[in-house]
Amino acid sequence: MSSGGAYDPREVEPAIYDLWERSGAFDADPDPARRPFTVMMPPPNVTGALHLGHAMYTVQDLVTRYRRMCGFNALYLPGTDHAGIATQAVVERRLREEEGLTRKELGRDGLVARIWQWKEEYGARILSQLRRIGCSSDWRRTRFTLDATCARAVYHVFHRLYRDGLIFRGPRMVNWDTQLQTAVADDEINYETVKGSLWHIRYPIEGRPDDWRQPPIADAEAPKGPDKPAPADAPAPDPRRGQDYLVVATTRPETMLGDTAVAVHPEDERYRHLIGRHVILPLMNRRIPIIADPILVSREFGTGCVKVTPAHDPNDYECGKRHNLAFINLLTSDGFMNQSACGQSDSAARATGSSGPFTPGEHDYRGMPKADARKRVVADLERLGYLERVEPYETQVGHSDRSKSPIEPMISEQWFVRCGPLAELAMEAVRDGRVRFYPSRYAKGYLDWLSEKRDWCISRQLWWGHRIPVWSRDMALSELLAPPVQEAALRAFAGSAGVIRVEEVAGAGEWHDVSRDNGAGFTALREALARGDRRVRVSICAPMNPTGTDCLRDAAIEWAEKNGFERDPDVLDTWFSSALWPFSTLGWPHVGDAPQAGAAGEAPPTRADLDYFFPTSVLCTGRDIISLWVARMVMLSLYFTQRVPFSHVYINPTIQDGQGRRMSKSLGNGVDPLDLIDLYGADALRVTLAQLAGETQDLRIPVAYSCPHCRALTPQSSVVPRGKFPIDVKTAACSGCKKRFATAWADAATKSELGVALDSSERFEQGRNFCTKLWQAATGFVIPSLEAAPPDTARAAPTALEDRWLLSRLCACIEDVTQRLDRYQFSDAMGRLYDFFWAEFCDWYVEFAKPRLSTRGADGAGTPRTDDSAAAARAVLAWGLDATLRMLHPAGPFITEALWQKLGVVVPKRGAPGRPATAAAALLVRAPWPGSPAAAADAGTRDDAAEREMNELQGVIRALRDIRTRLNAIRSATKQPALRTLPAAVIRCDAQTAARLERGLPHLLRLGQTDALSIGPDLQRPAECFANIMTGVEVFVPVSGLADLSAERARLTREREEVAGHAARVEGKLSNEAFAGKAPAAVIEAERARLAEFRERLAKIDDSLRQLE
RNA sequence: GGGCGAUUAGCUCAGUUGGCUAGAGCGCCUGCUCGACACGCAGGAGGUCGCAGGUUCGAAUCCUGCAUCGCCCA
Repeated sequence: MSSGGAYDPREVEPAIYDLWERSGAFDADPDPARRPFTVMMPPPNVTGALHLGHAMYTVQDLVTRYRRMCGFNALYLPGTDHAGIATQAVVERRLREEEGLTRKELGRDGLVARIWQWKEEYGARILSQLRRIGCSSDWRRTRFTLDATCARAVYHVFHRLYRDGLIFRGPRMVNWDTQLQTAVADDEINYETVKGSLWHIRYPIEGRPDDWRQPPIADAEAPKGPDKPAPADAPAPDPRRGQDYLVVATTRPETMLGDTAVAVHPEDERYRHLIGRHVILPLMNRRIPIIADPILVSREFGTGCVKVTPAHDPNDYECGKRHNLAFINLLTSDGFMNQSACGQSDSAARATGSSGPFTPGEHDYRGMPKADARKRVVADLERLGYLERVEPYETQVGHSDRSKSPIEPMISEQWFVRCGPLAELAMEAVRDGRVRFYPSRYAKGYLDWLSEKRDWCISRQLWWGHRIPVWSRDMALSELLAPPVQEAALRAFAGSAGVIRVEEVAGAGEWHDVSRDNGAGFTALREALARGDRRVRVSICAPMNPTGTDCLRDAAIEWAEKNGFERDPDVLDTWFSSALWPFSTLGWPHVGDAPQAGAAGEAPPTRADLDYFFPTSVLCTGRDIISLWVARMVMLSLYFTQRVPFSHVYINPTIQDGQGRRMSKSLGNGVDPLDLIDLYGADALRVTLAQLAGETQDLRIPVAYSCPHCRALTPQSSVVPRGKFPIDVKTAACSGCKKRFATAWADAATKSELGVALDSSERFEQGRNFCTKLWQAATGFVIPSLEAAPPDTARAAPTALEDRWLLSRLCACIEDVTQRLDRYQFSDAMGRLYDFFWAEFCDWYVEFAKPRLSTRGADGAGTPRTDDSAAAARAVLAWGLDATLRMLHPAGPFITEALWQKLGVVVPKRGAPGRPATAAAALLVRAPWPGSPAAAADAGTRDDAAEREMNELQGVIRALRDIRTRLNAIRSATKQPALRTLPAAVIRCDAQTAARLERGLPHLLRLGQTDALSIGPDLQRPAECFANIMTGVEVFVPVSGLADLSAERARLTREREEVAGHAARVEGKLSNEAFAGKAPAAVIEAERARLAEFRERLAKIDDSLRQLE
């Protein structure tokens, strides 16, 4: 029998993937004769390459491959996401660092072109990574969220939502990144503790004297720790405080220029009498009210007075809305003080009729960077006696995750989708089960989030993305309604679904869609004009131009551009395009002409594709984007297609490093899946992940460096201090060979000098070991055995106990694995398959089969046997391997396909033992799943009698092995040579058991490694022996002259105690009247049987112990 | 602050509707280069199931509280 040689994934994987692609095995096209199964790949973003956090794509592929084998026409549609802000930020940073260029210098088109270059590079790299991990995607259908096909859907949806009044524009407090000049999401902000100051500023109360103004009290000597703010009332309160002036404390003094109120708590006795009066804002000479606000103000904190800057603080913003305050924006979009940062002179202020005390002079901060303005404001306040004191203060300052610059809270105009009606649809779909979550607990978060029905901010101040398809222009209402303009507009829009929306500039947010009903909306405006002219903003949004790739080049837009309308500069939130992914990728909405074929000449998706493959079957994704993505897909899909986008949502575990942190490249704990594939092979990666993917929500995978010199693993945690962040250690010493190596963070010179360690984790050894075992068993034993004499399955009746047993266990395995895959319980399915193949097939069946397959000559060479027993064993081996390969294929596609090809050469026609063989599928990727409709007979049936009998036999074999090991341990301790086999053993059991064991005698002798056995009910226990006492069967091995008995005595005594303990506990239970009265009869019966077994064993152990005395 | 989840062997995790003498892989210990496989074979040690109460004949499992950790949403 020839050895199979080691499994080398690097040799096998590329050839196998090529075989699949050439045969079109992944291509899916509509076929009415077959049921579709569709998985849309969650598009990885093109910001960077994939890391292990994305490795759960292997689980999606597992699902797809499983269903494909079950007979479905399975489509796994691949693609990538443009990831607006992340990608633009990365490219901008690189431009700045490598070429010293800013986006302004490059211009919008120039920057977008550079980002496309980046996208081409990383998009291609991601797709090649997906191929390496074995994704069985239909690459012809690869989509990108910014490509023409997706763009058509985006513009169509935008226009429809706009027309339906579900998209609007309005002000909102955002986190403004002054460097990137865009709003960033809350989760894109990192808070850092910054040492700053708390400035206490006095605001004079209107109509009261201001002779209290004085220089501030120096704070340097104040006896307090740097961490703790001073008590609120230190220094001793000035009696005029709260009478002639209020004191507010702030960490951002420059924002006082935008204050429009001072708030106190309504029940605060110190200030209650001031509510409704006014203060005169220093420097600005603005009269602002003192208001009562229990939400904003905490009486205990600080002075109990809070300055309110509604345009530059989220809490103040809410307060401003509650009290109808003015919103004064102080900043330009790039972080400079704007025209509002200029106070009026006190004489001008007096002229408005308000009563002082006023600040002399005019204070102008316009055009200053914010930091300079702060210094000037503080200096001016101090000089003019408004600054009471300054204390050191630590504060949390938000920094943009993208640009690392400080975040400014700011009001800006943004676009929103009104989600209320959409959310209702999406909630209903989950409540009534049309969409089901696996694990089901994730449905709660989804429903909770949707129930808030918050408006979705869809605008981003970026250049990389789908640009908002709205053109706007401000004009006087009278101008719009002048006959020439109005008529021209109506003409331009006649017959189109274009929308003309008119809203008052700085109005309350109401609008009129005047183009609807052939211009009937103009009537309402004319009535409004009758009450007085005003400035309005006119916006138009036209329907998608079906042939365009950008959109909307039609008469309405031409008219608009000729008439001074400008397109909104913002782009849409990336999730807006992602939300359409399940259907935009299939070419929806299919209005008008078909889009052009892509660059590679592939056919664009047709309406038939959509009708067949949509709705999709299952979405596999991470829990962090259930609200950002999953919920929005359901909303928009229901609104636009009236169907749910998918029936199942499988939420995969989040992969973390050994310390429980999410894996990410920027943290330095991201592992490139290609490193793991290089070290262990793609199947090992996939099998391991499948083994780990249960219903748990997190998966810890401790990261290690694989030494480039000796391959030993050095845990990252042994090299990087705990909590170090990010992990950027450049070199480390190998824990094995002690040589130094470079990590991915090292520079090129260091890398080439020391050699680069691949990122790894010992977790993947489990998967690799399983692959090796499979390869070894198949190529080293099963296939060579079959080569010797190919089996004739129809002739090979499985009558031997081990044949019947193995086929029964296979049947159980198929049932369990199938059921668990259907429920997305990958871990359980893999565990079941692992146990079947390794423990049952290899450890037991193969060992049972060996003597049946060949005769050993005197020279040690084997001669193949060809009798019926050998034929049956070969049939079972072939079938067991065949079924294992099919069941393992979704998780480990490469190795199983490679073995399938090898098996096919030797046994091209296969079938269950005892049944006629048929030609096996040419490619495993398309082979039928065992027990699926196309292979229903493959499942076989259970054989309980065989399983019981085999358990008994295995028990005795284990007992013999156990005794042999114990014996040899003692012999080894006393320097005696180990015994290869036991010379003799006695098995005492009842007559029926004895008869069964007699039938298995050859197995008992061989696998029990025993030379002679006597079996029967009336046998005597040998005088000096080791025993293994089971229920119903006693195994004795005479050891006189072989080993000392004292250890055996001690062991038996320990065992006696253990069994006696169990027996006592069960006795106690049974004698408890409450148990006897209330427990179900079956449970009581089982306990009685257990007790009987324990007592029987106890008696036999006692018997043995007596004889050992 | 609200929600979801976790806490079980040295490590990483299983443990379905309560019936358990609590399992697996890795690691550890002992023996084995005996006919594919040392990435292996055979055997073994190792756990007060986070803590405190409660429900129950019976709790790792259900309930309450507490502690610690993670994530999501404010």
